[in-house]
Amino acid sequence: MQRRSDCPITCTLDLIGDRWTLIVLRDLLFLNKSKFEEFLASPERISTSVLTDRLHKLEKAGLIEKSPYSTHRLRMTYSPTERGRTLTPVLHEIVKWGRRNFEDTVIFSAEQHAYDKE
Amino acid sequence: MQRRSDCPITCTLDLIGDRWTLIVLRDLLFLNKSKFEEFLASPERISTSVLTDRLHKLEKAGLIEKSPYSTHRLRMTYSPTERGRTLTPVLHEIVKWGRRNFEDTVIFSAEQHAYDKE
DNA sequence: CTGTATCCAGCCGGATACTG
DNA sequence: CAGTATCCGGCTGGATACAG
Repeated sequence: MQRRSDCPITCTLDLIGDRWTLIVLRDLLFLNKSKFEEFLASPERISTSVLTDRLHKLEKAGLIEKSPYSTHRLRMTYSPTERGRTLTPVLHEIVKWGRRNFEDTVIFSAEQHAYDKE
Repeated sequence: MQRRSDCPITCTLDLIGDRWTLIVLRDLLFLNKSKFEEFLASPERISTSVLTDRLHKLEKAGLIEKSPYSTHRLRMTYSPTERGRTLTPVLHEIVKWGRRNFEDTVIFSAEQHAYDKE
């Protein structure tokens, strides 16, 4: 897709401004997930086709990279690149905002998330 | 739309995670725009129907409010609410990230933007 | 398990006409 | 000018089947 303008916000949104991409990045950066099945298991229930698509786009954008973790099977682990990790502050601000604005109804799971560490 | 999960990131994305909402908020928070025509004039060329829709959604979410600025005509000015202003840090992180990652191709206009101040 | 491919309904959004 | 309404093509994304 060609860029809509030269604004840094717009360019960023063209890359990660949809309903699923940042959720995958959350799983990678905060929940330390790395396998296809782990992303599928998140409560948002991303579909396999959307997950495949987003992993490809993120890899193409240089935000994640994949590497095989099994020698005799085609199994990949996905991990954020250095560049991908620089999105952490963005995600962190979103977490902070979300907690403030949805605190009345949000119930967090008991497990400790990486984004709890401040 | 019902919420996909109780994650603060997901809830926030359900509210502002699309290709247009944050651009409208950028215009409101950083470029001090307030009138329908001013939003339309942004380089991304948002369509009138999408703009109408996003203004409604933002108002319904309590992030902006509108007030008439002409007595004998139906003309509204839109301004961020206190709650809407709390999205500034999120937007600011996105600006910072976008500048770092698109610096090679991005050309900024000569005018001074509010998000330049840091 | 780790994905890919296909099908298809529904929504998004662009264009445009229209109202006050 | 300040929006709203309508039309409609195309993309998103869910379900499912399939492949290695």
